Amino acid sequence: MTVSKTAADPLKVSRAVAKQDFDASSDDSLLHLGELSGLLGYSLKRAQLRVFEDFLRCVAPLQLTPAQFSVLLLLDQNPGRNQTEIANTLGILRPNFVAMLDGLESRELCARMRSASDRRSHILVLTDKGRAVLTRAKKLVANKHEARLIELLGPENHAALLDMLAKIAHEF
Amino acid sequence: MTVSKTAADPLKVSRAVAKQDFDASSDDSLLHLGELSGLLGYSLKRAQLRVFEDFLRCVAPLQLTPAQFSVLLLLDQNPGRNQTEIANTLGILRPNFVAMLDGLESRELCARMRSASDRRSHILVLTDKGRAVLTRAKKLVANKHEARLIELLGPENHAALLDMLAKIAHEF
DNA sequence: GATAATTGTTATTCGCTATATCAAATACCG
DNA sequence: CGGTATTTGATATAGCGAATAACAATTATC
Repeated sequence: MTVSKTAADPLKVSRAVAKQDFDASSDDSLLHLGELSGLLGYSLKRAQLRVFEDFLRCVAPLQLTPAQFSVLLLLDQNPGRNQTEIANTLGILRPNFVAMLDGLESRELCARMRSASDRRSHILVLTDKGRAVLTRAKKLVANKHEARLIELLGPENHAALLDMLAKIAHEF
Repeated sequence: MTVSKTAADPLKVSRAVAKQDFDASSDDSLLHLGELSGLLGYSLKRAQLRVFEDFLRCVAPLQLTPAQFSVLLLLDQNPGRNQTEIANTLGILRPNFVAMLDGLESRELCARMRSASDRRSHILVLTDKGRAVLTRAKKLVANKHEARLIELLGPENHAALLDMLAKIAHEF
């Protein structure tokens, strides 16, 4: 955690109404979003859809969804964990995680191993193929996907955006 | 546009590794998110879910979802529009917008009126009740919902966040 | 050793999204 | 004018993500 317990951390971004309204009294152009553009939830959802869309395009050669990519990433960094732990961390409900793992396992990207200490749980492990795919995916994501976002926002703004989103997710 | 042409506007948040290593060889604590916390899409989705969750809570007395609220808002600011125009603006597919309007219309929050100039289209209008509900909803959203977000992030950061999200949604 | 709790799983439901298709109405164009 | 294409609202349908209940096997608790 520790996204920032401090109170004032400005981030001087050019505020400026910019492309507010345009007087579309009766043309077929875009409608007035009005107060909708000030609704954080609305902008969040719109931006999230765009980012996921681009993610899918960039990583299309590997046929990985954002959720699948996040699972592989988490397995790589947390070896020896079981399904419940991984699912909980990602906010996925255990029942829904089963089919997801089935998909990854059928493609031999990961495997379930019965734990010796607790024969109820399945220890999740990345296969060699899974590690290879993850490596390629990380490169695609970093070079094609995140790079464009950083270029669009600027590195400092991009970092500030990440911090604010984490803060919302954890402290709101 | 113009989220920031300036170079350095840090936002001094503990960008450092922070809670990186903890040796979680086998405790039930949180797992290492690792590079996942640097994935904008992941943070976006997490934050969006939290914001929507809070929105629903704040506006629960009026029984409005974020999508329904956005429709009412848009109808109020764009009178005389038909279903296709409203749906397109919100990124809702026309077929899916039908059931949504049915719900709002059955609650007498809005109404469909056949257009005189084009008898195919339905002009959407807010009812008096719809306007009243919208007014109350706006107050709840502003005072209970957005106010907390602004307090959490700070007004400048909140504004900067909105700008960046809009930029992603429109220019990415 | 009996009861409670946990793990993975199945089944099912709900909501949102996406596509194809349709009838009615309008636009287009020779 | 008349015939074709387009548009609008609507229906049906499929798919996916999320959510809950329930179950067998295993482990924890007392």
